[in-house]
Amino acid sequence: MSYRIKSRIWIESDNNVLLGEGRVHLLKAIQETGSLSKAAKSLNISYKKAWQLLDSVNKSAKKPVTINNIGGKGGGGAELTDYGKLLVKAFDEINKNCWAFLDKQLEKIELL
Amino acid sequence: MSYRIKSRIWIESDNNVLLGEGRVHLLKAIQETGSLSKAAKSLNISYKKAWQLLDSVNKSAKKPVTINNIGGKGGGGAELTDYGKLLVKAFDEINKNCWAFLDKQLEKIELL
DNA sequence: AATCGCTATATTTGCACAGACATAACGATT
DNA sequence: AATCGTTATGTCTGTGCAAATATAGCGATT
Repeated sequence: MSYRIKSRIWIESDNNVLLGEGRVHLLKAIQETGSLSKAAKSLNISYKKAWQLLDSVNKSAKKPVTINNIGGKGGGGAELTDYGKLLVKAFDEINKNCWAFLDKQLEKIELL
Repeated sequence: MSYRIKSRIWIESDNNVLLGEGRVHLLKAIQETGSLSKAAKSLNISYKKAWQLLDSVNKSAKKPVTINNIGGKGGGGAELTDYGKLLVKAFDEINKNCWAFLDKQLEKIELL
């Protein structure tokens, strides 16, 4: 029949969004490039948008997700904390599990 | 800790959205009021938006989801087909299951 | 102290999308 | 054939949000 169930999940903390797919993409890009500006370029989003997202992430999280260095050698940079890495990993895992779960639920529709 | 996982699911058919939360709300309102225009009013959305949504639903579905009567006694009206009612019920069920599933997954984050 | 590339933030500009508005078409009822 | 309350569409407007632009601040390195 070819119906498909799609989903989008996100984690909130006090009604603020902590993590969603876009934010996770950004965090991964920071991990790969070592800087927020390079991460923004690699995702084709403006630096400003990337900064706003990251700022929101760090303000919503219980512990810091990234460490941002201003100035200094190379001008600075950003990197994930251990907590940030764990959060990203957990989000990916939960997201995949959710997809698998919903695929199973499809049969309830296909036999209508 | 009080992180929460939220989700939004929708059903697609050939890359077209068939059902999401908003569309299901609209279908339920049609079922209750017997007309698209009354349903739109009860949801505080414009008639046009409601019509576009419903049109998209019926174009995406494999079988008709509503029967729309133009003209005639009372000017016409709209009502759900049996297939439409089943779809709405299945969507609600899957959505609830998804919430429950994600609540269970929360523990993976809480112990970080 | 001058440079560099980054983070941090305000201000302005543009555009997509939602909403308001207008109108046609329809068919049972009178 | 006139009326009525719908469904069915097109058009126009404006506004909120995203993107572009501009600029300040930072600190290691030279």
